[in-house]
Amino acid sequence: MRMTKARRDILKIFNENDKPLNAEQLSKILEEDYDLSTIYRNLNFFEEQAILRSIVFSDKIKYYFTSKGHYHFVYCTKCKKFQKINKCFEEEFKKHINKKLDFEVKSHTLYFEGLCHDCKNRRDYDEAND
Amino acid sequence: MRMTKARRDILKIFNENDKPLNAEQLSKILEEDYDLSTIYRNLNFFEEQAILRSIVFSDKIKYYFTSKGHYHFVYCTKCKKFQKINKCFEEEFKKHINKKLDFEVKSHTLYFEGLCHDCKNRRDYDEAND
DNA sequence: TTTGCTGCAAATTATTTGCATAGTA
DNA sequence: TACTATGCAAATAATTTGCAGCAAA
Repeated sequence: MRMTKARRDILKIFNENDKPLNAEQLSKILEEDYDLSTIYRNLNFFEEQAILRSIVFSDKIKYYFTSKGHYHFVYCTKCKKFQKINKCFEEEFKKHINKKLDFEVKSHTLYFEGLCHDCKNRRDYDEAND
Repeated sequence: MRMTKARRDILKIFNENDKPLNAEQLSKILEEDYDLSTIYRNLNFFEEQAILRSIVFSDKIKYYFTSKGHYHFVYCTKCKKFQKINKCFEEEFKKHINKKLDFEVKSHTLYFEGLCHDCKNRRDYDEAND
């Protein structure tokens, strides 16, 4: 891993920011100092290195955030802003969100990504052939 | 709402299938009887009518499923298949997933979509101007 | 010096849209 | 018949990629 100015600048922003950001937003914060392709490449790189994590909401844009801590958010479909949640169970969540954040929940989704039974067992074979 | 052959065929598939499907998959199941734009238009239509719900995973493709029941899934990032989950709390979920489904969880995400405090209070204004 | 990173331009791909025609009520 | 849905082709937009030059180690 080569620590370039672009990478330093990008990491700095994520460390100062606890809300998910997409490539476009990052580019603006960086005052367009870097080409978008550079930003995309670095975001991918950081995700591979598990330094950043990403999430895709219904707008189909990839948002990145640091891998430390929780991956639970409320996302406003109108202004596209996030708020972090620190509580951990669904029912509590809902109360917390409705009352403490004054956020009107329209829908919620929980998903787990990983490898299913079949892919898990075929892993070595697949990785050698991907 | 005009009940066309395309709409009937699409709904039939979703009613027989409890796993999320994307436009491409649907098109194949329908043996390419309909143009993709027709399928996309109808999926949007059904979602507006709250007959279908959708979810976007890390592959950025929109998957649709019937609005009845739970919106909790495990999603295999390799084969892109889903399995439904019926349990309702996170910790229980994890055990359930790991043991009962033999699914190796790599990451999980929970999110609530809706309107934040600001947008909620500005709702009338915004809706009139969108 | 060497290899990996960046900028630029072009490609990719899921989805959307305009328009003329066909189909439903 | 009146209006909506469909097919086709072209447009859109986030992201990726090839390539040549530049910058970390």
